[in-house]
Amino acid sequence: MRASTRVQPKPPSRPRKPSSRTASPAAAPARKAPRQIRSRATVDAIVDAAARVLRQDGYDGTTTNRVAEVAGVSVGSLYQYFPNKEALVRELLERHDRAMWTVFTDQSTCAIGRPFAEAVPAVIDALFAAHLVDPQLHQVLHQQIPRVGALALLHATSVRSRAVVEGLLQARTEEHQRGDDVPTAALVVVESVEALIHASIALPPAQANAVQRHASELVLGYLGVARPGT
Amino acid sequence: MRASTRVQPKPPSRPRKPSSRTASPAAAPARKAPRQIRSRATVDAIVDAAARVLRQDGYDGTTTNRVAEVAGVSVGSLYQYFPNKEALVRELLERHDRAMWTVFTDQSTCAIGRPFAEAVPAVIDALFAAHLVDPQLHQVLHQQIPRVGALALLHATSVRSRAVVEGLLQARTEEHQRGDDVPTAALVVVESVEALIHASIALPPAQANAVQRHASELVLGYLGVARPGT
Amino acid sequence: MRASTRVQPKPPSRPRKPSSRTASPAAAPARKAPRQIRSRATVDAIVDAAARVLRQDGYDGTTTNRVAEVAGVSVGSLYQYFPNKEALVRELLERHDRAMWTVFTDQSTCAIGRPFAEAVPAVIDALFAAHLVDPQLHQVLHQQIPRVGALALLHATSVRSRAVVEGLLQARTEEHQRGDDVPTAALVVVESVEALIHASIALPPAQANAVQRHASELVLGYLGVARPGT
Amino acid sequence: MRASTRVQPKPPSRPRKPSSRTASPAAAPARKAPRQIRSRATVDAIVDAAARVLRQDGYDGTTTNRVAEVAGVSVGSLYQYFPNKEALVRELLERHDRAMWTVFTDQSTCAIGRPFAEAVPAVIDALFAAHLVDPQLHQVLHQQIPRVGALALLHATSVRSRAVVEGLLQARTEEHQRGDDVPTAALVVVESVEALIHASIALPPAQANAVQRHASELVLGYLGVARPGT
DNA sequence: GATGAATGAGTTTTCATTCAT
DNA sequence: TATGAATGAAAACTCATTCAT
Repeated sequence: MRASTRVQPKPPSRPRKPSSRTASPAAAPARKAPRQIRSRATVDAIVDAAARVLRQDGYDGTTTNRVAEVAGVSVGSLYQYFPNKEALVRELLERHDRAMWTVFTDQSTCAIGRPFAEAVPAVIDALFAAHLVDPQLHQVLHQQIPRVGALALLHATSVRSRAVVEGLLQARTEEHQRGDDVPTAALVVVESVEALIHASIALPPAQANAVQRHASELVLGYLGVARPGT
Repeated sequence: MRASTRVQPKPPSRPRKPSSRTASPAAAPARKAPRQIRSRATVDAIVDAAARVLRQDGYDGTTTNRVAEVAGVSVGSLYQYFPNKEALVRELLERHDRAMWTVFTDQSTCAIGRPFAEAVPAVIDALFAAHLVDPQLHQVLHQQIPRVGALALLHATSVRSRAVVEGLLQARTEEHQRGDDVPTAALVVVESVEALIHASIALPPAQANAVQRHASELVLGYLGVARPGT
Repeated sequence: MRASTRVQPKPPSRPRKPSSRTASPAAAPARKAPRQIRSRATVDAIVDAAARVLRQDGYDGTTTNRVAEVAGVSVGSLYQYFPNKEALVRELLERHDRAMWTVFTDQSTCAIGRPFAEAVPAVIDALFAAHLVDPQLHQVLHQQIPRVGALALLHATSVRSRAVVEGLLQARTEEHQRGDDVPTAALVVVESVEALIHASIALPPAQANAVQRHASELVLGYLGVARPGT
Repeated sequence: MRASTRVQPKPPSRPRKPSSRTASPAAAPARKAPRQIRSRATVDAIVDAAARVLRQDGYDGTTTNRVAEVAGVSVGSLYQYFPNKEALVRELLERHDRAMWTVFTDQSTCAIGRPFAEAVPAVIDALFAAHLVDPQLHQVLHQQIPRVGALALLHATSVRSRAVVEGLLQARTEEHQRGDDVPTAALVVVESVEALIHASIALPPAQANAVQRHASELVLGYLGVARPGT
């Protein structure tokens, strides 16, 4: 006779404030892919502005309104392309990591075939070089971004460069002395080198260079590889 | 080589109300030196509560009201002893560093007289031990606290342990091979060891132990010291 | 060796925007119970202001900021006592229903013992009277408040008066002719009477009175009860 | 007796941008009378989409952008044909009412010549039938749409069916006992029946049918007409 | 001294509406 | 005419800090 229909619109009907984290902000819908040329430019302007603001004001000083302002667009436009602040930062992070990764692979791949005592420093230098893509931004991204929360970030470059080092060590076990525990060795190498890189960012150029040289020696000594010149 | 960039954002990072009194919150006068017993007890309660809240809820989840509540006092009391949130965190940080320093010196001083190949691992182990004082809190303090803002923190333990290492290396140049650049060597040693410590905090116990052992070997190799058992 | 501690502060660390509905807004913590006299006054001011704004501007026109302004307090104070807008409205609703229920029971209980043909009109009149507590507010509360969402309201008075009617019909089945389906009869009675009440709110007094008289006759006819004067 | 209060809030309830053209959005000129076939098709698509979205997401979940998307057109096109959101909803409302009215008249006109005791139930059943045109949409339209604002809706079917009932009662005063106040009687009849219809929408079919039967008896009893079977 | 109620600027996010293409 | 990118006022809610009691 009558439809037992019940209007049951999605309970909250519309999460006014997705709480910037209502459900799983990480899974927030990628909102919209810019199709026209104009919108692509807008997206770039926004991401660039985000980088600028992040560099200058740090993570806490970065507000979506400020980013939009610096980008020369309205907040509305920002939210047209990024469902929330986190998604914006994630996009920036991904771009940054992509750039770093490009530099790293460009410089390291050619070195892998060379003798171990040369390959290792080459890889380490490549890692140093990758961090020079945008050291200021890198610092903010890696030191200030909430390690907690939905984006307990990917640090793609770290992870992937560890994989590269692990592969290298695994493939040539007879050329070094850490074959008994390669995963730990890779961790030790990458973590210490990264620490030295981050430390050197804040150093005057001269000492930064010294640190970079020492980084190679640190690793070679650890791996039990005779240094080239010795 | 590298940019000597430093993130230097809007000073107080969050001066909601321009604090009619504290122009530079970092230099804010410790509102009051608690002399009476009750005051001292109150201050302790507040700092302890801050530690608890920080550990549990992370930096963002830590509000002055919550800290006061957990401490069992009113916000007003909190502000009686700390001119602002930052000062409270700084106090906590200092206490934490003092505790770590105590552990470190307790364990390392006795080792200094011993042969180099024993002294170095002892110092490193002392550093590891020091980080076990309160790893959870340590992590929050070092990863989540805005490195920017008036308190671009002191990391006293890092700084002082570097001095200790530097002193050690300087005093016994003939027992190792880094005498040509002791300051850099100290930096390299302390930075990489700390990185390994921080990494090991998130590791399962077994691998954490492996990492600790490797840390000593890393450093001994770098310093060109024959390992004890060899 | 090392604590496998992991700083895992509640994922979202702090639902910045409980989304006004993040989890179950209905279950939102009742924030704080006012202890001092001052705060009780504040709460009353807020609820009163909410009633005023609701009456004047309707549900959509009611913003928390406006309510606070009208109450002569800051938004912060409002949120000190009510976790979100919904909770405020719910409180108002409860107060309103309590007031209506008081009027209804005051007027209806004494009538229950009387002969059916008198008791029924008395109950109906009591229902009319209850709606006069604050007709304007009642209208907003019952017509404009989202029937969907966490608060698909309680309409306590409706529900409870239906129970009263059902009890009355059940207790005296031989005095009317709807004993075969008392629940439906109660529903029919209460729903139609309420509809007439709501309609009469918008009517000029004269016709409103006529409607009220007819309401009793409607119900008596339906129940098959001879009217008093006949 | 009762306050002739009427909620009369800030007119357009949400005039985001003071719409440089539409002073009174209610009176906004139907931006364009679609004469061409394509236009008509577009308008239909938009209105149909509005109905779908309204049914699914409720009033709050309905945004003009979403409607356009579902309709497969751009927002721009939507605003080509409707000066604002309200106009769109009004159009939908009118269509819905027209459909209901068609059903109502189809079913009720043939019954008007029959004896009173049959005509009345026929009219009531026609009213029930009319509400089955789109109960979900009907519910949203009548419960969620801001009753305030420029469109404090027309409820055309209600109004017109009251006229029909009033005409019926007026024309055959000697067949019932409410001849002394026909307008009130018509109001009473239509308001209570509509209330029962709305209540029955949310009921399980079995009880909904019971309510429908009782509706006729309620009205017949009120009008003092002997029921057919009696 | 202690208390805790009050403050309000600032943050994220939404969505009706416009207008350049 | 259609498109869809852009706009920006406004809403809900937070939290460091103050100050009357």
